[in-house]
Amino acid sequence: MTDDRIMTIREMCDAYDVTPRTLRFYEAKELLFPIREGQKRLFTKRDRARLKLILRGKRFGFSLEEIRQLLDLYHMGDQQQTQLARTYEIAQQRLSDMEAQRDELNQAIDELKEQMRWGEKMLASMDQSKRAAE
Amino acid sequence: MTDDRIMTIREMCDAYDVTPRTLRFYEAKELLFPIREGQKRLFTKRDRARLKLILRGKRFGFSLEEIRQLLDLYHMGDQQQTQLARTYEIAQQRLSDMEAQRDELNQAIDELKEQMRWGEKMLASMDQSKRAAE
DNA sequence: CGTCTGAGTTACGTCAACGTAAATTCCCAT
DNA sequence: ATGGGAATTTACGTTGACGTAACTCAGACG
Repeated sequence: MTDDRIMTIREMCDAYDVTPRTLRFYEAKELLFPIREGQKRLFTKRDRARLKLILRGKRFGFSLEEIRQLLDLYHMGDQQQTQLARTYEIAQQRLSDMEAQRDELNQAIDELKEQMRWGEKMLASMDQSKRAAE
Repeated sequence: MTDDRIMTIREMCDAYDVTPRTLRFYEAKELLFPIREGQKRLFTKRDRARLKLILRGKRFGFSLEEIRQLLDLYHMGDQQQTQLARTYEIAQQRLSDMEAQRDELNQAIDELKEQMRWGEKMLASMDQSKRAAE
């Protein structure tokens, strides 16, 4: 399977459009755990899966620390149930935050649309005046 | 009307749960324009309206600069139509950004919910094992 | 009149998420 | 052996959105 190929840092950068600095930074922050073959880093399928989630998380405005927590939930195997329950709580909290944000966002979108219709009419009437003046 | 009352910086801070530093910072960034009576700042209904929008914008992850642009659209009265059209464009761009973000957010919420159901089942089975062990 | 409080100005500090530059180090082909 | 091209480490720089400390100044109050 070409699926669990191992990738160099360059390949990763090209594939996910990030810089080497970013990948090393994520490793330092314990978001990724590439294999260290001598000096070089080698990224596995696991790292690629995590990176995808990191990048998506970022698009939602999560901090790297928050993302790390969620990643722990995703990849929790046979940990203590206490920790798992805690992290589960965190995820629930985040979920309701996200839903609240989505609702507010929807409302704001509607309001902004209203405002823009207002702008449209203004532009139209100004165009009229302009034609009349010529 | 108690609506267009004028408020001191302290009253504003209490009412909107921000620090004086924040309000002065927003003034410096031209997001607010309190009246300067001698030394003191006095905040009008207009400032309060703007502040509400600023705070909401922040919850969506807009930068203060982006918020300033939107505020300009909201409070645009009789400006040149060129500027207005430009700002209108910006607002449209932002709108589609927001909608894309909302869609992605919805998708992530669904996926996270899935993942959490997974976590629920794990917790349940672990609870079973625990009972059996006692 | 002294002082205490609240507001203001100035300017340096902070935190996140990297960017960027400098100085190795490693491998490979000439 | 040697020069070239990656990758690495170290460490200082950057941007946004304020925090925080130091000092000043204007009223209010006993």
